[in-house]
Amino acid sequence: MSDELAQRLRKEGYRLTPQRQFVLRAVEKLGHATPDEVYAEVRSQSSAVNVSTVYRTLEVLEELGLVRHAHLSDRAPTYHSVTDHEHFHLVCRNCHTVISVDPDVVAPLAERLEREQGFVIDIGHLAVFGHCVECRPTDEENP
Amino acid sequence: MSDELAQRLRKEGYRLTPQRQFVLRAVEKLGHATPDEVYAEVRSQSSAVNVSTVYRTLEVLEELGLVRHAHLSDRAPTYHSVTDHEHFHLVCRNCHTVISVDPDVVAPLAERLEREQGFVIDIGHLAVFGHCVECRPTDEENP
DNA sequence: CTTGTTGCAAACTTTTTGCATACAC
DNA sequence: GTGTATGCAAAAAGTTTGCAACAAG
Repeated sequence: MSDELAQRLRKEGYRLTPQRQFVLRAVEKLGHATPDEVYAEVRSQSSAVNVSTVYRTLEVLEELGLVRHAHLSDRAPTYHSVTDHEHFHLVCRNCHTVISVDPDVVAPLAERLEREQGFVIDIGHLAVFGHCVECRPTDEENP
Repeated sequence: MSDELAQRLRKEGYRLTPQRQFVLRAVEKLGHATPDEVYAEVRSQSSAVNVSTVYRTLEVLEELGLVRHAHLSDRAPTYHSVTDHEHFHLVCRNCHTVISVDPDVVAPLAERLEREQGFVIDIGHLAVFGHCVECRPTDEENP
C-alpha cells in the first residue's frame, strides 16, 4: 500500500514521507473523516505531525487521486479513501448518520443529466441530504 | 411579500424588523448567495446592518422556511429564496457555474431511495458536483 | 412597558501562509 | 548537495457570542 503511494508521489515529483503515510493510513482507517479527525488519528500514532501538514497532505493525496472529499456536514469537508469502492453518501440531517450507497443507484440520473445537459456527475463527491428511516418527519413536525 | 414575512415571523413570536426585510430581499435578488454576499448586498441598500445580524437573520428565515441553503462551493454555504420554485443544483467543479434543475429529474432516484432505504431526500439542499458541457474532462486529462 | 432584536467587539473554529530548518532522494 | 516537505507561529476567513442599548408590538 505504501508502494502505491510512493509510486504515485514520485510520478508527480513528490516525495514519500512518514507524514504522508500516516495521513493516508488515517483516512483509510477512519472511513469518513474531517481534517480535524484525521489530525487526531494521526496524532494518536505519532505526535510528530502538524495540522498544517495534514491539510497540505490531504490536498496532495486528493490531487493524486488517492483520497476524495465530500461535504457531509454543514461544517467541515469529509475525506475518504478511494481504495474503498466508489460510493456516494446519504446524510441524515437529523441524526447525522452517513449511509454509503452504490453508484448504480444514481446511474439513471447521471445518464439523464449527461444526455440532457451534458453534465457529468462526480459521484464520489455526491452527498444527498435528507432524513433516514428513523428520523423521517411525520405530518405534524417539519424538518 | 413583506406581508408573508411579517405573518410568518409573528406566528413564531418573532418581530418584523427592517433588517430582516433587507436580508430577505437581498437573498431573493441574488438568487444564490453566501452570507458574505448577502451582507454586501444588504450594505449596499443600507449601511445600518451588521454581519452578525445577517447570520442571525438567515438562520431565522431558514427556520421559517423562507430561505434554504445548500453547499455549492467548498467554502461557504449558499442561500436562496424558497419563493423561487423548488430546484436543485448542478455545480461545475471547473468553472463553478451553477445550473438549477427541476426536481422532477431526481424524482425517480428519490423514490428509489425512499423505497429501498426509507430515506427521504431533501431536494432543495441537493448539490450535485461534476463537470458541465464546457468543462467535461477529455481522455487525457483527469478532473 | 416588555421582550425580542441589533450593533459592537471580542472570541472561536477552521484553514492558509511565510519562513527557517530538516530530510528525501 | 539540491530542492521538497515540515513545523511553527502568525494571519486569514468565516461564524458565533455576550452584553448593553434599542425598538417592535
